[in-house]
Amino acid sequence: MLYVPESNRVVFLIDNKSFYASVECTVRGLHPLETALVVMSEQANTNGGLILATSPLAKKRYGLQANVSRQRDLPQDDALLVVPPRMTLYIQRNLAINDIFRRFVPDTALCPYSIDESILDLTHTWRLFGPTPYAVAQLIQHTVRAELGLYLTIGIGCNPVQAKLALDLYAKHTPDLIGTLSYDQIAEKLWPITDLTSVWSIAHRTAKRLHRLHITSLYTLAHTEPAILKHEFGIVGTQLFALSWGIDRAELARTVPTRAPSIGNSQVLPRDYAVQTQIEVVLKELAEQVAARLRHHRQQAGTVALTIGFSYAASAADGRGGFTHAMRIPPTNRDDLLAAAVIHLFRAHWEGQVIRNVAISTGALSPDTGEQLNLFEAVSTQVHRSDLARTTDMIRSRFGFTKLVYAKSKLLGGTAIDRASLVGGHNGGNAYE
DNA sequence: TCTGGGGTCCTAGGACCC
DNA sequence: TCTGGGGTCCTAGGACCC
Repeated sequence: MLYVPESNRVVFLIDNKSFYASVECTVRGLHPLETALVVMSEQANTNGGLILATSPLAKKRYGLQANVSRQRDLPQDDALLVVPPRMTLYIQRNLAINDIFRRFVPDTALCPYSIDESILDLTHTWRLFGPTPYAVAQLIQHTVRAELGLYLTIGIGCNPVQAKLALDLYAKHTPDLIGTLSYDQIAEKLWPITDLTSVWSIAHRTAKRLHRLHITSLYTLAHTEPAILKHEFGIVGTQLFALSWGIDRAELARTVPTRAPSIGNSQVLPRDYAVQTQIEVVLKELAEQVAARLRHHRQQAGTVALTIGFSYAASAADGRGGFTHAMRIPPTNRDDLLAAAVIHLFRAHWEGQVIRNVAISTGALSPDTGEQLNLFEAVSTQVHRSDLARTTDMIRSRFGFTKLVYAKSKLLGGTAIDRASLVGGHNGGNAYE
C-alpha cells in the first residue's frame, strides 16, 4: 500500500476507564477495578434513574454492558454501590489529568475532546520519555494511576482517527489498556470488522445504508468506488472511505474556524403532554433555564429554535417524529422575551399532537457586556455559586464554552430561590443547602 | 433499549440579491 | 417584459458523538 503523502505522526487518544465510576471509587478509598459501583442520576425527568457510569467489575458481574442503561436494569444486590453523580468533581479530575498530560506535550499538541478523552500529538516529544511510544503510553498510565488512582486507556496511531480506532477497537479490550494502529496494520486490524456500528462515526442509520450498498465490512468499504460513496453519502461518503484506509488529514495544532456555537436545553417529559396550557408551562420554564444560562455566559441570543418531539403514538399517526422551527429575534437574554418567542413558535406550528420531548436552542450569540444583577437570589447564594462558575469557566476555556455547561433548573412549585445546580444535566455535587 | 441531556456537522431547498 | 445565472443566507431535517 502506498501511503507516501500521508502524515506519519505519533498520536495518542487517551480516555479514562469508566471515568465517573472510577473517580467515585478513588474518593471512597476503593479500588476502581475491584469495586462494583454505578453512578446514577435521579433527576425529576429521568423516569426512575439513569445510569451514567458503571465500574468494570459491575459490568462484568452484572452484565451491565451498555454505557447508558436504566435503573430497572439494575440487580437488587447490596454489594453493588449506587451513588449520585458529582459533575464538578469529575471536571476537577479532568483538569488534573490534563495537567499531567502537559508534562508530555506542549499546549498546542494537546486537545481535550470530552470530559474523559484527550488527544495528544507526541510526534516531537515522545523520545524524551522512553524508547518507544508504547513505553511512553505506559509511563503516562503509571503517572496518572500513582497520582490520581485512575486507570487510562490509550489508543496509539499515526493520526487522530487511527488513535481513536485503536482506542475503541483494541485498547478497551486488552489487559494493558493500550491499543495500536498504523498504516501497515489497516488490512489486518481494520478490514475484518463486520460490526460497522462499532466503528466511530458509524451508527445504526449509516450502517443500514451501507448494508443496502452491500457493504458489510471495512474491507468492502475500502474497496468500494469512492464515487459511489460520494454519490450516496456526500462528503460523509468520502470521509468513510478515508476512514476505512486509516487516513485522517486533520492537524491538531491548526485551529479550525469553529461554527457559531449554540446554547440550549432539552427535556424528555416524565409523561405524555396533550394540554396546551401545560405544555406552555414547561416551555416557559425551559426558556427561563436557557435565558439564565445565556446571562451566565454573558451572551445574548439572536435566534431561537423550538424542537417538539411527539409521543410514539402521535409520531405514528403524524408520520413525523416531531418538528423544529426557528426564528430570528432581537438579541436578548431576558426570560420573558425568550419565552414569548418560544410560545409564538409553538402556537404557529403545533397542531394538537401529544408530545413527549421538548428542546429550546439559541444561536447567533453576541456578547452581553455589562453586569446582569440577579434580583431573585440572596447574595450569599450567588457568592457560593461563583466557585463552581470559576471551575466551569476554566473548562470552558479548554473545551469551548458550549462543551460543558452550567445549567440551572428551577424546581416546579418551589420558590424562586430553591434552584438545583446542574452540570451537563446532572447533579454538580455542590452542597448549596 | 417505549424515551437522558447537551452538543456538532452536513445537506437540500427556498428566498433573495445582483 | 414568455427571461439567465451565480452567490449567499436561512431553515428544516438527518445523523452522530460523549
